[in-house]
Amino acid sequence: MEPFPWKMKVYSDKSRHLVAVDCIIFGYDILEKEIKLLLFKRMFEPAKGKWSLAGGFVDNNESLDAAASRILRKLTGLDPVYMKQSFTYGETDRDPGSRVISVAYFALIPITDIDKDLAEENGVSWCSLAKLPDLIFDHPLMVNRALRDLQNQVMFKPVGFELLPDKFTLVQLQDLYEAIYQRKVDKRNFRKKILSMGILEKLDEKESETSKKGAYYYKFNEDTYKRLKENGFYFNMDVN
Amino acid sequence: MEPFPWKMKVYSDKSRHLVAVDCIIFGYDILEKEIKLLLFKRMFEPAKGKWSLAGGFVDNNESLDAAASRILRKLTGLDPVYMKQSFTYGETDRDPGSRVISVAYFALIPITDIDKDLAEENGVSWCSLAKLPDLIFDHPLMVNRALRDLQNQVMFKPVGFELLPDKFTLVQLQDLYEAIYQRKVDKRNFRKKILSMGILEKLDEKESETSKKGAYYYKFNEDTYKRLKENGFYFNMDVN
DNA sequence: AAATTTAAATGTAAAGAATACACTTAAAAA
DNA sequence: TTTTTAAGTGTATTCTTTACATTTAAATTT
Repeated sequence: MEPFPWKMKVYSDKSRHLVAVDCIIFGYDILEKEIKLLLFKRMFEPAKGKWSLAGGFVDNNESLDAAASRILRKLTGLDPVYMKQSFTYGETDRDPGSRVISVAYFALIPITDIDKDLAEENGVSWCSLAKLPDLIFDHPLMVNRALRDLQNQVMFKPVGFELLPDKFTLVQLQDLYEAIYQRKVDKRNFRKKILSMGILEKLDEKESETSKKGAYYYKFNEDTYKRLKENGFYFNMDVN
Repeated sequence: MEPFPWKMKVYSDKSRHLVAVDCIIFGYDILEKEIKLLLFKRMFEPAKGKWSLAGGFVDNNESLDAAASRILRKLTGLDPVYMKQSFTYGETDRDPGSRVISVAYFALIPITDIDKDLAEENGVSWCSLAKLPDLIFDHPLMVNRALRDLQNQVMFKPVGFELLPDKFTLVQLQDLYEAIYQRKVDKRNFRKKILSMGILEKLDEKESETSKKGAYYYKFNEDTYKRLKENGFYFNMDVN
């Protein structure tokens, strides 16, 4: 027997909607010191051939988070990345093809991580935030809000590390923050602040590509961070 | 001729979903000094007769914001209130009746504003946050997140005033903050901080119900706030 | 092998913000 | 007139943020 006798009946007169997930995928180009966005060329109408965010429709037996992961995986080959819901866009005319409600997610991945073959096959490419092409629909809105989300996130949570390789120099970390905040920060104050938290581990190894002296590599110590957090510590990189 | 020939066809194989809006409606009880939530008894299956948030389905030609406004209006008789999208809940099994994706909104209204007849007719009542009844589905999750949203909002935006009458005393304002933050704050530091912003206007009138001496009424000066904001001022009530 | 070049690394003083804290005042009621 | 009650007020201390310039390490050049 059907466990919910009213099932299918009770909601039957209500409108049903196409629900999409669009992913604002941020990457950090460590050489060009720029935040980039993973965009791709739409391969179907409407707006076929135009640049858009990575998106797709939510299936019947799939949560929103699962749909976002699936879409990201399909386009980048990546699985467990940093991903958070951003905002849901529901204007009736936002997609000229049909009424589509879209849940935006923002994701952080190191640029090096992306599968090049998959990227090519999907018409995917990294575009620097500074000079984005025209995006379809309300995708520019989505990008703006997600960038704000990102700025808030890196200020109060240690998620910037998701955009860097496992080991990184303090210079690289600062460059990342400057790219996200879109302003310069003071070197000594930045270092004082991040190091005083005690969540970075200095390695016995130097990065020697970009300077003669070489800069020490550090890595983020997640365990230490978790322990501190349990004791009431709050991450804060609101630095000048 | 149909302006979009691919319309209706291109997305035709995609799942369609019921999309709901649930409203976490906060009110402030100035006498009991408590944040309250507007709840109501479901009048249909599933979970008929159980307590739930104010909710409803999104219609075909209606944006999410419009749906949220409509639902609020229907249940409270109120029109232009402070209302913001909170989060979208999309677990496949979150509503046992059917797969429903729900966009949560949180709203702030002064308790006095609500239309009593409408409230009665809809089975609506204010419940203190401290002792909420069991709520259906994932509504407890929604409340938790919305409360966090509210705490963040009042800290960095002058929205607490939405929960108070036009004129209020500093004691009342502080009580409100304490109710939202769920902790005591220092009286002198609180006053110093809020008054130093210069966005409150002292009236020549006292509230004389609650004390012999009487406390001066103030009102929030929105114009001044807007002017200050344009000049780079940031509201901040992160007080001890 | 000495001098030069380049970017990494480092500390301190001053200003501003957050905190802790207790008595006085106004007005009604006794 | 005294008592009661809640409103209103200021300062010193600590902590945080900011501003700012020189030294150091290592490779490259002379």
